[in-house]
Amino acid sequence: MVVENRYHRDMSTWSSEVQDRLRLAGYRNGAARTALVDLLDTQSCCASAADLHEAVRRRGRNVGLASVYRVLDSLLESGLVQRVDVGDGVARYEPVRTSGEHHHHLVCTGCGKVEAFTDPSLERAIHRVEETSGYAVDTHDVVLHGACADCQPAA
Amino acid sequence: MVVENRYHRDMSTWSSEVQDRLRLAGYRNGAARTALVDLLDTQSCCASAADLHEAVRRRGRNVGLASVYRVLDSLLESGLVQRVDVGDGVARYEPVRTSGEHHHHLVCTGCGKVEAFTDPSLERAIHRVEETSGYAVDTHDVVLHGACADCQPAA
DNA sequence: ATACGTGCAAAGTATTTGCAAACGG
DNA sequence: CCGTTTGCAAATACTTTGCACGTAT
Repeated sequence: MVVENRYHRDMSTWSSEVQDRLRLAGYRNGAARTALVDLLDTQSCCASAADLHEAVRRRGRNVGLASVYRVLDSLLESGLVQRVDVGDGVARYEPVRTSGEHHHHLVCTGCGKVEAFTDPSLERAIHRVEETSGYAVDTHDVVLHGACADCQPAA
Repeated sequence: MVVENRYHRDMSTWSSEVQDRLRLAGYRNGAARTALVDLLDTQSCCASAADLHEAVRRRGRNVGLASVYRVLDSLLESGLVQRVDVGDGVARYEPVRTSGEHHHHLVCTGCGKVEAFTDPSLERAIHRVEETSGYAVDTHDVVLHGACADCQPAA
């Protein structure tokens, strides 16, 4: 029942990989970061710092908003999370999973909803650009803006 | 020599199209907007509100920063400019040209430089996604993050 | 003439930083 | 133990809004 209190670490999860990599990089695993990384691992799509702060506190951890930003910063620098900007002036963040799902974003210009989509052929096209860009590209993001089905004027 | 003082309006430019469309939409063409739209038309890639403000003042127009934001807002709502977020918390804007060049962005994680690139095959892949998305997509943006040639560790 | 557009200054939000206390290794 | 991490509060940075005045139509 007390699912949230499990402390055993499953080595196959993103969160455990993150903690290990940061420890090796000389960081210490404090409470705020542990709580936040665990939370991020359950997050399917991008979330703002405020969202994450609220969610982690709802789980009973007394984490400051500043720590959320600081932890996200470290993760960002180590390439473990990715920042996603959908155009509303609020930064969102999501885990970068080396193996596993990789998606992009559709943003509704009407209601502001953010949805994920995947497309292998788009991914291949981006990969080709990355190869010829002269940059050592480590992340990319595609954002499509438009009216979702509910927000489109009835045809 | 005094290239910047030309006032004649070339009907084929983006700036004249914008002024016309906004006038038809019931807006008045005030000084700030005229100055800003003229400036934007010379801009090859995205620029922040502060950049645009500084540039327009350098051209001798006494435009307030608030007006820059207000004008950009109207243009955004009419789909005449596009907002580009490269991940540094500063919103950038660039003209949307119905016919003509359409590009995407490479951002250097080292020096922060923003470069444009174009790729027809990427564009086609995005277009296919747009068709099947269920959204009425009106803009899209691709941002690649990585180290530029100068910022890569020497091989 | 009259409502819309504009500049300036003040306010609002998201994010960052300073600091003393808590804590990991 | 000692230096990193943390929570809180204060500071900053970007963007928005209120208001009086100018100006396009």
